[in-house]
Amino acid sequence: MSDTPETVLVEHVLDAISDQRLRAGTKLGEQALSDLFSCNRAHVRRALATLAAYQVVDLIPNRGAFVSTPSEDEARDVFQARRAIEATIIRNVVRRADEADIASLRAHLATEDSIRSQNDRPKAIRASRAFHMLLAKIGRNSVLEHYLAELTMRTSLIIGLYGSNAASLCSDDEHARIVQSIADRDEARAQEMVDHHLRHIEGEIAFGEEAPRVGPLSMILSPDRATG
Amino acid sequence: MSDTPETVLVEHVLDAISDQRLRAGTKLGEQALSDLFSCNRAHVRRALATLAAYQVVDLIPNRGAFVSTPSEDEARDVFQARRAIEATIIRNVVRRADEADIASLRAHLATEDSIRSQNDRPKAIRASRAFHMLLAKIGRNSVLEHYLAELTMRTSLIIGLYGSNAASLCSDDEHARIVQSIADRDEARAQEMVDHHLRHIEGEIAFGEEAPRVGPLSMILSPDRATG
DNA sequence: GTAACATAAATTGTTAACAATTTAAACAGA
DNA sequence: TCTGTTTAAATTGTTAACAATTTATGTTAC
Repeated sequence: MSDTPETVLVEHVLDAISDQRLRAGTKLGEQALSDLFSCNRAHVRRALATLAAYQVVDLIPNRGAFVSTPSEDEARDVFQARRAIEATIIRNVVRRADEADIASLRAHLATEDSIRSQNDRPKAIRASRAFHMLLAKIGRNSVLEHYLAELTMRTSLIIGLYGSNAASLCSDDEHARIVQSIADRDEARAQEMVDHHLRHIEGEIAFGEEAPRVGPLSMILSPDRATG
Repeated sequence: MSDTPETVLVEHVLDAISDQRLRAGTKLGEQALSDLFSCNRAHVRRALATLAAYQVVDLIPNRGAFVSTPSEDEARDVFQARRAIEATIIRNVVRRADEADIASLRAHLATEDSIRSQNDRPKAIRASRAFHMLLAKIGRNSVLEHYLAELTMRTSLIIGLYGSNAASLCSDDEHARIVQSIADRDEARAQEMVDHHLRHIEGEIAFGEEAPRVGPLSMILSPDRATG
């Protein structure tokens, strides 16, 4: 892909959101961002417009840009949309995945397993999301893949806002069962597993809780961080 | 909603695309747009970034912005995504629609009927799209509603590119049957009707055909046009 | 000590000028 | 007439300066 300042900025912010380093409500000041990414404010403003279109940033006139804070209703809509989209994705996967795809899924399960033993929460969150995005990729529908990318980021915001500490991580167990039903080419079961998995995640969210605020932008968004 | 120059510009371009006044491949020059909407180029660039994020505009570095030209593969992905999303939407509608909602659907059918007799193709296209968006609204899931808005616009581009002249309009007949099954609270039938309807539209597309080019931007995008 | 107000700082919004690149046009040579 | 080159025009990209608004600070009155 291209490598414009806008793209770099957008990708970094999206990564930070999906890793839950950037939390809902955080202000994204223009000066701060243009300093961090050593570009001018015009670039920043364009990038923020893009992020706003992705619905992970709210643009408030004369006030600036803020990481969006999903309401409870919005959160439920996001999860229902995920179920709708991932149901079709998993159907595509069962029908289209070849042996190499299934191998990559198993490899990913192993990675998740090893990460789980490290107790590195941000890393675990990233790997969990990556599993769902890997499914989307194997499903080979670029439109659904793009929407799922957006929805998983919004899910990260939601879990960061309302999620209980213990919960809010995909259990490797459920991921493994999903992969097994793909390998078995059991479409109905795979769909049911994914649906159950998503409802499980949603069920663990405790609406009403509060979210701790977070450190300065420079700690969260340093551009020299690996893009993973 | 807010009334910034960016918003106005985005809305007008989206309307023009969904009405098929703006066709795939049309160049959206910065000067032309800033003249048309009497704003400066900074506004135009921000608006174009938003439209690019909506995936209805391609931004090519140093070349400018163009209405995006969906490939055949992309078109199939768009239709599959629509089936996935509208399946859930129609389920929501059957479960959540009250009498007023059903009345508004019947009213819309009447409007479509009267428009059909006028032989005004752009008007018919707009009304057809409005039916699907009305369903999305009644379904009361703002995330799915937003995605359907994007997908129906991309559908307009696809039909404008590949659609045969005769076809490519939702038949009122199918819309009427959908409304009837909603009124009957027949979830399975409603879902089947919507799925069939979307496959019908997709089936009438003739990939391989070419699209005629189109007149100047000023004719297509005059900002004083009603937004209705 | 608190509330309301005035002032200063910081941030966002707007505009214009200039540089770099691409596109179109003019032109010369074969 | 066609091809390739050079020149000019138009378009996009970049930057900085300034205006308007919001936020923070400090002061005064009660």
